Amino acid sequence: MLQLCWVFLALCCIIVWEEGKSSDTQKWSSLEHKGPYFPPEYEPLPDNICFNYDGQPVKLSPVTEEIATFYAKMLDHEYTSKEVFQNNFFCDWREEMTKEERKLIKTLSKCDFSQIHKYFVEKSEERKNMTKEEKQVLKEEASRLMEEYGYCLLDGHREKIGNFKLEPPGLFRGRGEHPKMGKLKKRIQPEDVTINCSQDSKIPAPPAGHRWKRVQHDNTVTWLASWLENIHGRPKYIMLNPSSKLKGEKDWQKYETARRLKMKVDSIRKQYRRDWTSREMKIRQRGVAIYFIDKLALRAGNEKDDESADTVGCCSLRVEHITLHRRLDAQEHVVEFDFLGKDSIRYYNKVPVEKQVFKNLKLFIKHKDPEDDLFDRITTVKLNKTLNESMPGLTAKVFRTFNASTTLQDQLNKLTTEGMTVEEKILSYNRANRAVAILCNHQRAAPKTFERSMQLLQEKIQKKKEQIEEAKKELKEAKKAHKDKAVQRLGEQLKKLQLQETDREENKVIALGTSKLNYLDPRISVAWCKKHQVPIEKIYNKTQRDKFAWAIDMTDENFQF
DNA sequence: GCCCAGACTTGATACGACATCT
DNA sequence: AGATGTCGTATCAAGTCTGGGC
Repeated sequence: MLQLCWVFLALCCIIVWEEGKSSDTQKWSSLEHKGPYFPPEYEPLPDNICFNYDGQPVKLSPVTEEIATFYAKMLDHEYTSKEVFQNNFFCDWREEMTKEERKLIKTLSKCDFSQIHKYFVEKSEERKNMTKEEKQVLKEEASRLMEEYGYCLLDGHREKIGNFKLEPPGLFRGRGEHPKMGKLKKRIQPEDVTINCSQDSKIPAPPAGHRWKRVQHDNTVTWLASWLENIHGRPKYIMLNPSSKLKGEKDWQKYETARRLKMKVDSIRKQYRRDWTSREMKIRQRGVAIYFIDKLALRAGNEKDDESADTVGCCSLRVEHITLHRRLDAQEHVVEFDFLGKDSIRYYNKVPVEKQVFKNLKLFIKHKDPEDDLFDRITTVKLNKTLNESMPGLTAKVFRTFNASTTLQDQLNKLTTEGMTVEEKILSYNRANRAVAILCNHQRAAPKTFERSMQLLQEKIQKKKEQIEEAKKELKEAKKAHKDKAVQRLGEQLKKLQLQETDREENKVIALGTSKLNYLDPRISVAWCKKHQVPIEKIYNKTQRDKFAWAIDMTDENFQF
């Protein structure tokens, strides 16, 4: 039945797609929900917990005190020692103070939050030490909340909401060297929130004594509620969970677009190579940029304002981000990339490129300063317009999806063989996944306990080896069949441990989750599981299976990306 | 063509529950 | 039972891309 649904859906989507944009803009015909859940109000500190200024205890007004607690809670964090963080915090804090408080509290270094800090450390300690029963109560509370606010009714179907809880107030911590770090993220009031639902639905009730900013009935968008966050003034939304039909359809569409690129990519590659020798500089730049996006899976790289961390993507690369090596380590025409990308994650790579690309890059950087744009004649908008002309729906990010999924499929084919055990197959899968994560530069901080846990694993392996030796000796002495079996079993256990060791070592600073969730066509994985008799649960956990339900239902082992 | 707002996807990480070991 | 490690999930920041106004 489910399978039929997806086939039906697929057909509908194709029809819609061929009909053109019109039916594409309507996202639902009915939508009902309870509105967002508001975090609890601030609870003032007990009287014995005091903030001190210049050695003197000061009782703060509730608003001022609340903001003080945000800072106090973060005292252990390295970033409270950063000047930008401190200045932003202190500035915003003072703005919220009463006149008297502002008059008194003039220097952050004279502020002593240590009692407040200690209070919260103890509180979190208490939470950790709760009894099973107390924890159970909290759990039930949470699930009631989930039940009440966590779902909506979309076109008659009960769908899970992704983020039904409003973000609580706190101090903003951007990634990397963010100029706004430490600023106050204000509490969201109902009066800030726009509700989106269908006209004839039960309109969610605002908290008592409050009203919504607005209630609208716009079925061309998918969000249920929105507000402007005060740090950048950008909108934020409450949207559906990835397991929802709406998101699933969109996801499926994304991979279909990537598969259409597969059909087209040869001619696109030919075209951008031709562009490398164009008389027009902007076309050459475009050709090289698309080449980078294709070959290195770089992001498009929109322009950014200076109100955020200085990070770049392809189109926003600056001269200082590349070094050209005519020859490097026995390779010719090597480009060395070194820049901070999304989330201030460093991209470092040395790549041999075609001679013509190398020549062009030399040309692009001629007479420029390090901080000048490498591609000064193009923008992401223009680049995407060109791509769209090559193939409807094609944008820069489709290359990432396409190259990621293609890589997974190729690697799986290469690394899986019939005789493998399930464990070995899973190692192969993880390695294929890893190849993609490396391509997309998905990194993580090495787990804090990595060295230690690695050592522990090695000790276990050593122990297992000794057991095997022991068992073999015994075997020699008493030639018994069951002993033989025991050695064999130990051998299998050893192998399992060794596979685990390899997998973990190779995964030290690589994050597999992002590519699995966002770049790899799940049908590739589903087909692989079916073909090689690997249970799907070994590859996808429950959440992932929910998100990829569409793929699990519609895919057989012969699927080709 | 450019600018900006808005909508939606992609991203690392913090945290807590559960599993496993001592 | 308590310590420790692993995994899943929530969180919320930070990208991409589109469309409308000029």
